Amino acid sequence: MDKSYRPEDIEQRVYARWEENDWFAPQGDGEPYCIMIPPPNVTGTLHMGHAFQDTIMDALTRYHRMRGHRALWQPGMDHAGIATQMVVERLLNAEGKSKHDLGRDKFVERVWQWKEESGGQIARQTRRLGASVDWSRDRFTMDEGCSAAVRKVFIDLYEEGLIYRGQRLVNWDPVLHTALSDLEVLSEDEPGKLWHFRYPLASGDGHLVVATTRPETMLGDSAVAVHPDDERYRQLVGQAIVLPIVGRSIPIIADDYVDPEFGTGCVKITPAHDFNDYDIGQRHDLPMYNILTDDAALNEEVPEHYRGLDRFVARDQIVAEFEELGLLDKIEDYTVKIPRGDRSHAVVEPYLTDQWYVKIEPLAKPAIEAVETGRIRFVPENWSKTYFEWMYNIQDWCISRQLWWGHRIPAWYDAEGNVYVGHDETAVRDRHGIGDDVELTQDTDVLDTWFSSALWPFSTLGWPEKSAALEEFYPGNVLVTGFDIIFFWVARMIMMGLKFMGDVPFHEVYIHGLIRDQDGQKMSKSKGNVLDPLDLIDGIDLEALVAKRTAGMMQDHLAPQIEKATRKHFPNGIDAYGCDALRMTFSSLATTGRDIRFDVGRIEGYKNFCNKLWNAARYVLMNTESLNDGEIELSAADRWIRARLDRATRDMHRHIATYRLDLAAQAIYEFTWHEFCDWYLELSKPVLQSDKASPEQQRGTRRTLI
RNA sequence: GGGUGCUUAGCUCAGCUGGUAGAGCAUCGCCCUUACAAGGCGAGGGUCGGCGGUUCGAUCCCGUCAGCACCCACCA
Repeated sequence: MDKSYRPEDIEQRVYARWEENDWFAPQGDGEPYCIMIPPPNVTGTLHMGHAFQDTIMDALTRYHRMRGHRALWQPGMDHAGIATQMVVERLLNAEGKSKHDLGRDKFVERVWQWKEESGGQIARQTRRLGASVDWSRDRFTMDEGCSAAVRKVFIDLYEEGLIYRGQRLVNWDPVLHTALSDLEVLSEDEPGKLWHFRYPLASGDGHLVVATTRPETMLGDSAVAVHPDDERYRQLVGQAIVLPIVGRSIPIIADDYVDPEFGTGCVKITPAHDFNDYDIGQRHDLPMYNILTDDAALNEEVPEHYRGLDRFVARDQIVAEFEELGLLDKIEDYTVKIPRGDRSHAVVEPYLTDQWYVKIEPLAKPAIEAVETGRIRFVPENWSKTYFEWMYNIQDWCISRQLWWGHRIPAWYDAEGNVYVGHDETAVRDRHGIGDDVELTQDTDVLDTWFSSALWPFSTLGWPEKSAALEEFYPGNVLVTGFDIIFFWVARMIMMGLKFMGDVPFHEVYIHGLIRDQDGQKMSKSKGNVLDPLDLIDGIDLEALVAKRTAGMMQDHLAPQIEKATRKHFPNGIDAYGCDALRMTFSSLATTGRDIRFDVGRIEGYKNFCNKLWNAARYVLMNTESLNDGEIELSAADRWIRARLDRATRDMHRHIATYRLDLAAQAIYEFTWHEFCDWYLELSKPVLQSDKASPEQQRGTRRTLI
């Protein structure tokens, strides 16, 4: 045996043996134990967060497997609709093509091709991380079984009236050309302006001043609102305004949505392009003027000289025109919340379109109860507050996306626009008695990627077919995930599980922190601070690391900074620490905190720990190989270490039960190094002869202390 | 505007529902000692964010202030 631990000689060989022997499949006849992997997106490769999460799940699974449970760690991947489509589109763009050059079918084919590459890479990484998932049950959210589950759920909810199609304002991403759910829109403060416009009264008797952060929307105004109790304007309610530029006459209405304290107390109302204004429009039965195209350029609805202009170009021109007209009252600097798509980062527009929705309240109620009554427990417990906060105020879920990659919505239309929902066209025709003479066309939209993830705890086990796996492994024991997807995923799994399985999908939700870089920054490609877990396992030299971090940048100008920072942080690249050192590090980082700073310095210590274990094993083997099996009388040291082992074992059980992997790791470290190695193994050594070592040499050594 | 979390040694973090603080890394000594120098022995280092309160006693409970981070929300 080598004198020092060389993980590269061991890890892959051992993993292959585990896998060949099918040791990751549920074994024996013990109690079932099940964890569903949060399926990674097939958008590329696994990052540190995945590796961290996999470490936790692997530790739990192996722990239960060792205790004799029929442990299943269900693997799989997510098609990740928008995200994956964007990756492939970007690849096409690099070839000078667009998805429209290929057409839908060819494009989807191309995404499948990408899915194979990315999925293969992820599977390799997962193996390299030592994850003991049952590969024989590997699933994909768009495989045949998951797709059948998606259709079944869609149809059932539709027939129950819990899925409906309607024209409403949605968050529209004008770059991706799709609707987004509320969760996919992130609003951030950005410096902006508040433009104050004078709107002349139709009576010719003066004007009202309205303020707006989006001047171009005035082209779609259909009213000006004031507060009903506002003395300044009370007598004007019912009168009209002549909308500048457009020339339309619009009413002055009273609505208590208006805050009389803000600005002038007059609000322009654009029902087709603002969520509040939409509600006001509904209340007052105002006309809706949709003034935008899918690209967020101005459409035919506006005066000719604005048609076709991009919204931001139009904005400047509107302001300029108001100024020319002498109707620009003032411009103030103002901080605005700008809503952006979480994937494209494009400014999202409220936009009037037909979309599919899930009526969520009936599903949310039992899901709230499940957590209130403790059938599902969050760990740490306070995350349930976050869950409740969202669930109590939940809004209908927009599930349709105008994308090509995803589950196509199982709805067909005839020439009159009647909707038929069913598994496929034949089923629809049979069900509704529609002959071949009537042409049916399928809805072109796909479903929000989270629709299929919501079914993950049972679609992976064979639902809607009956299966032994379903019997045995639903509900799962624990869901291990990050707090960032409590709404996206956890809540929706709970709702769908209760609805379709009649039971919660898991009993515990262990929420871990998010891995950040050494400065607490989120790891991201554009920040250039990402670490590939495999580079920590196998090592990487500086030049390769720099190349990796600066390759394929969306914003090339960031490359020099990234290179500089990388050279500073990793002057010698990254050493090969091996998988177990990495996993031990992750375990020790699994505290209750929400941000986890990954400092490479930390892994060094755990690599040493692995080496310590290795050498302790060597020492034990060297000294016990010649021993026979005769009766052994336990020495005081033997009895002592056994007592310590018992205690360490008890601590382990406790820490695993409470999901404190950090404490568990510490207990193992402490016992192994400072009790077993430092004392027990040292006690087993013969005392040094005093004539062999000088007093100086002896001082400070363990042997002479004994 | 609501809500959550954090503030403990130079750094990263523990501290088990209260008894004057721990680990790893880093620093400093001394040791090439046949399991391990990826090691051993030892040392230094903290008024536990500030101020009040409860208590015989508070890092741990309560209040308050300050700073940091995050989540949700329709103020034009």
